[in-house]
Amino acid sequence: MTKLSSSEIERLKNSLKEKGYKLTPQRRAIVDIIIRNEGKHLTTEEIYDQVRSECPEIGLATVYRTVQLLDEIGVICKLELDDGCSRYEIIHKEENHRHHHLICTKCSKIIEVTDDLLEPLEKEIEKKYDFKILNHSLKFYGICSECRKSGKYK
Amino acid sequence: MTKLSSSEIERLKNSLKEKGYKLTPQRRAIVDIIIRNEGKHLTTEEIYDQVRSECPEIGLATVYRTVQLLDEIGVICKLELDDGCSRYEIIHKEENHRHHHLICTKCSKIIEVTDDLLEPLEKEIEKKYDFKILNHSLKFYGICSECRKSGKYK
DNA sequence: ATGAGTGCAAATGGTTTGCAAGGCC
DNA sequence: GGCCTTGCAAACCATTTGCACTCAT
Repeated sequence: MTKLSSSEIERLKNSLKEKGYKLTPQRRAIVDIIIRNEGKHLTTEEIYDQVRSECPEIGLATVYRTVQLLDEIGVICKLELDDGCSRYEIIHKEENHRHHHLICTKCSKIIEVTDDLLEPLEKEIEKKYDFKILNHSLKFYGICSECRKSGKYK
Repeated sequence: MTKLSSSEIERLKNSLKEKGYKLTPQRRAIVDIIIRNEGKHLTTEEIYDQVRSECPEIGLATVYRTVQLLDEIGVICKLELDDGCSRYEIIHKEENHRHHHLICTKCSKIIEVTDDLLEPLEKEIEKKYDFKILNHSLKFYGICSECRKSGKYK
């Protein structure tokens, strides 16, 4: 089980301190779990379940509050799949744009698209609509290769 | 107050009948309200409020059920702004792709982007990730021209 | 000792569901 | 008669909030 490296902890502590927040054991454990489950896009409830193994007294409300806070300060970001609950993923410091997601409507697998590809489109829209774009959310719904191979779907 | 034209009613009736559903007065009134409020992106609750003026006995549950049904058969489509409730807009029969939305984070205005612009990107992703894209959702968050002109935001 | 952070339980609010009654083929 | 549809009220469930308590600085 990989834990937070000391450089990661430093970075986290600084991000929090910048806005006047503290790095509590609970907050640390939550970030730890999110990092350890990178790519899994955990829901708040799932984070709660996992965090309890190393922080048994933690309350669900704390997880909700923390996850909101971490989103605010830009350590993690919310991913809405519109299935009734919010999911979260870490933001890597090298990332300067939100990546996109391919969502398989058959098996619910989520594939990340790291290529940006949206830059020229954004420029065009900013000009045409006189709108300053600060962020974006791009999701593609469809059928992944495994589900297509399985033969049931084309 | 524009009402549904007879050709629109025919199209709607057929879409419903195809799947074995009936065109009830409630369903008709709901579609009517959605069309009359095109561009407003009404929430279910807002649709309910408006529909009651011409259908006072209608229940909120009926609106929820209808809106779900109309989404299923492709007459309207859901727009999630992740603000805790679902909004709906009609799909025009000429549209073969979902259009995009610019969302002003200051005044919550929603601007529609009819240009597709995503076609080449989809082709590229389909090939690279071996993923059959069926639909997409693209939202840009930022600040609209009026809010920028007002001087408060840059 | 002051204010931030927490755990718990209760409240909130959008959406869904169970059910009895109504309406149409 | 059977089935779809509806209205109502209750249930659901993710998230938020109030509050008393704890804990660092």
